[in-house]
Amino acid sequence: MKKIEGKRSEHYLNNKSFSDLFPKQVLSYAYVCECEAGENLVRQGQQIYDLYYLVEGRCSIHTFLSNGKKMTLSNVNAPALIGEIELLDLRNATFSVRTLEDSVLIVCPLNPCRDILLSDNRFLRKLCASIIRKEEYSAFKAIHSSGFPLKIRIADFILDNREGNLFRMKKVQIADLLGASYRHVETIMSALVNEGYLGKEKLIYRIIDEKRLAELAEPISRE
Amino acid sequence: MKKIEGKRSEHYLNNKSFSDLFPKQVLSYAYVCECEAGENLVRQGQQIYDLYYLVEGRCSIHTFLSNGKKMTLSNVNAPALIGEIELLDLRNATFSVRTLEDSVLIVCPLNPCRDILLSDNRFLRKLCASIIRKEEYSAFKAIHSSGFPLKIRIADFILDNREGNLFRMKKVQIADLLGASYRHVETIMSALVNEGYLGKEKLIYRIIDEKRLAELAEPISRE
DNA sequence: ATATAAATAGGAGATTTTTCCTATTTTAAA
DNA sequence: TTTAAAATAGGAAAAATCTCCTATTTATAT
Repeated sequence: MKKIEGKRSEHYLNNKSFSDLFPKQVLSYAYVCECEAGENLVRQGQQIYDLYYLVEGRCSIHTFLSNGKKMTLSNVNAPALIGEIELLDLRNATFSVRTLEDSVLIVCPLNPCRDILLSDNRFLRKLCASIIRKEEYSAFKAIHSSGFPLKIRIADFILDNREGNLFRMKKVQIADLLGASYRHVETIMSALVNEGYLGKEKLIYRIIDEKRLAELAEPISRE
Repeated sequence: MKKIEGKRSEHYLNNKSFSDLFPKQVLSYAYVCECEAGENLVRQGQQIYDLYYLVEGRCSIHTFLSNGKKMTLSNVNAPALIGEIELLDLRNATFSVRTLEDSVLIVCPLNPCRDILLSDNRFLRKLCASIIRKEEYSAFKAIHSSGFPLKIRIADFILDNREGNLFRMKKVQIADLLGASYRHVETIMSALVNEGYLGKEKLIYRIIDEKRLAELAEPISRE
């Protein structure tokens, strides 16, 4: 995690969605950092000193079970707020957070910022609304997808996480996020290639027949 | 839905968790209603005029898919806030809400109350915190339970929804809430009875061996 | 009390998904 | 470049879960 200064820093601090959400006051305390893929921003159980706003990149939010196994709660894309739980409810980190790609974050030290934010009604309203929207979306997705066979859920997932026509997520990650076994993901991905939905180049998949793939995912994405 | 007046009304308006959360001002506008089981409080898509606070009873929050099928998002127990989404984000109802048991609600007409609530810093903080807690809990439950076999999820579910030592939810409901087929729930419930976890009297189950049932649910219940 | 609908009960077979292996390929590090 | 670790690939069998049926029991409304 490396602090960014100067013009680049200002550029990020002027980020629209950030200044939309946060009151101007915090700008005097906030600064910008960049992280490489794979850095641990927050460790479950440890004390938190900062609130993060992800302006570029992607993070994984996860928790560790008593047996030591990691469970991914979600992958969040920029822009997104990280650490809002601990902002309101002073306590140690509930989840762990790690960057999945090279990312840029705006860091707001809780020490002066917490009081500023918690007494700003406009901020609180927006925060509530954004949390609710997020919750609603994930509840919706969870409800609509639970129960469907993995093939359909993967079709939807690919369309959700594609980069242009490419899909390059590790199958381990997919299995983790969709709560299925690696073996099963493997089977389904092979099937999708065999059946002409996807092409494969080394470890990267290419969406060949987007129309049919969307049809396959239709029961989930509908409405 | 029938308005309650007089002493009974006052008794409910003095409800601790309600007055904890809401500013005193809204008391001049709020009133109390009672509903029978099965009444529809909110219909998906319709405009909302009130914020509800459930002080007694139980409601089901659900949504209807394009094929007309109902999907239950959750069953909420008193005390709980209903309609907070629409409080913050002026729009029509996102979900439908129906009472599952005879219930008592405090009704806050949005018309004067919305402005009062949205400008009350203390209320907003508590609202945020409660929404976050709710979200966190459901995310936690969803993650921790997804992937576990139904037997384990049902064990956890029974312990979560028991009434004393009794468990009297319809299997149709269980199947709906856990996203499983009725047939499968049937099989598992029979197994739980055969294996001595539960006893059965007509349509009501009795928890016989709570200790073993808790052991069965252990992988899900929080660390 | 009687009729009717809702809820329970469970057989049988098909699908989906998991677990356990072992082998190969790719990436990252020394 | 060599080596080790991570990721992919897939066989085989067991377990979990679903769909489709058909009866029976229980609750609800005449």
